[in-house]
Amino acid sequence: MAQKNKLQFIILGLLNQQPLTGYDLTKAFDSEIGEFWQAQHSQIYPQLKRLESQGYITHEITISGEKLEKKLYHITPTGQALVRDWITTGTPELTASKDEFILKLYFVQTNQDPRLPEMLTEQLQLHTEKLAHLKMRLKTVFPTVTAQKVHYGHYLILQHALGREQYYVEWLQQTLAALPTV
Amino acid sequence: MAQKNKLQFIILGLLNQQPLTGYDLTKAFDSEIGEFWQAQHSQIYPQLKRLESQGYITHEITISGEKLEKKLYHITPTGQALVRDWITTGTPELTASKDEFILKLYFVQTNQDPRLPEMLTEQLQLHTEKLAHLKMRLKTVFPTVTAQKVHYGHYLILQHALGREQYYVEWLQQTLAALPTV
DNA sequence: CCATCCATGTAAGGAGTTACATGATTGG
DNA sequence: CCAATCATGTAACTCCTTACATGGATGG
Repeated sequence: MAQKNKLQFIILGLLNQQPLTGYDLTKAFDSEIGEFWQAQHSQIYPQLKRLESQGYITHEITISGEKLEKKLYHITPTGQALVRDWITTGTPELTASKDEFILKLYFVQTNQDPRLPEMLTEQLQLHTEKLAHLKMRLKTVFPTVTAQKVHYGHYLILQHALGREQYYVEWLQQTLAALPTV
Repeated sequence: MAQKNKLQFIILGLLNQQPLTGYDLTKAFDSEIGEFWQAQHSQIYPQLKRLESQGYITHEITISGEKLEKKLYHITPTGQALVRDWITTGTPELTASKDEFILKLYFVQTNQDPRLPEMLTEQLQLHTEKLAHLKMRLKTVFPTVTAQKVHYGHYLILQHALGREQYYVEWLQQTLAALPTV
């Protein structure tokens, strides 16, 4: 029941690129991957155990410094097959998204509402900042066309996130501009 | 714990426009509102009870036909105050979104991958259909500029959803076009 | 008459968040 | 030395989905 466990595939996908620790995975979910999927470490560690018990991954213990143990997870051939299947299988359900702010706008009944300018301006600032941030990241991570080809998938999603944000900013600007002048 | 109950505000927002039954609310979540928030009836009915016990809404029983009882929910002044607060309070947390398909692309390591064309084409079709659907709805629901002003919030979100979809379609097209020719 | 929709609920379970808990390492 | 980060886990709780369950109304 409930929705299908997609987190497992994403973890496997990440481990398919290189061995990682739970901590590394957690970081991935709030940097690269974070634009399109989120997960906390409290969700990741148990999932790793489950994947290991199912034979999709194994771990190797490495020592950092004097005695800090790290579990470096590796994907197994079975795990690799699972990732391939997941990617190859179609994705017919357009993942539904939520946006609290847009809904608030929905409940504003008229374009005369005095709260609109500040509401839109706040979001414009937030999204403009995020856009700037994404632009910078794209520039630093993929300075050359060659780099884009080497980490193709990473380039694609960063660039998609940027375009999405760009749209949001432009929409906010247009909506603000279209408000009746007081 | 876990995230703040936003569903309650959305329900109150809807009831603030007009009295509705649980069934009506459920429908709203898979039509108008559905682009930006989703909820099933199994989540809505219990929430209505909670809101009523807290004094934010009341219900009135109406009879359809011979004996079918409907509960028509009305918002109370306290409920209205709560909606106002929710809307007026800033929305600094950009609701994180998920997109399974984009993640699959992330795991495709190179733009030479033979699976890419079909993957992108499938999504292009899905999103093109959705875009067409949204365009039609915008045209039928808001044929005139006057209609846009009367249901301003509704117009805003429909038009935002459309633009968002437009971007997605264009991005897919560009990404497809940029693939190396075989 | 019968399929589709209207209408309302509950149960079970997985997904996801926040908080609790602990300890080592590194760099300034 | 001390703050920030690395590193791993569990507990509690809410959110959300799927399934179970029931019955009336409507239109062709």
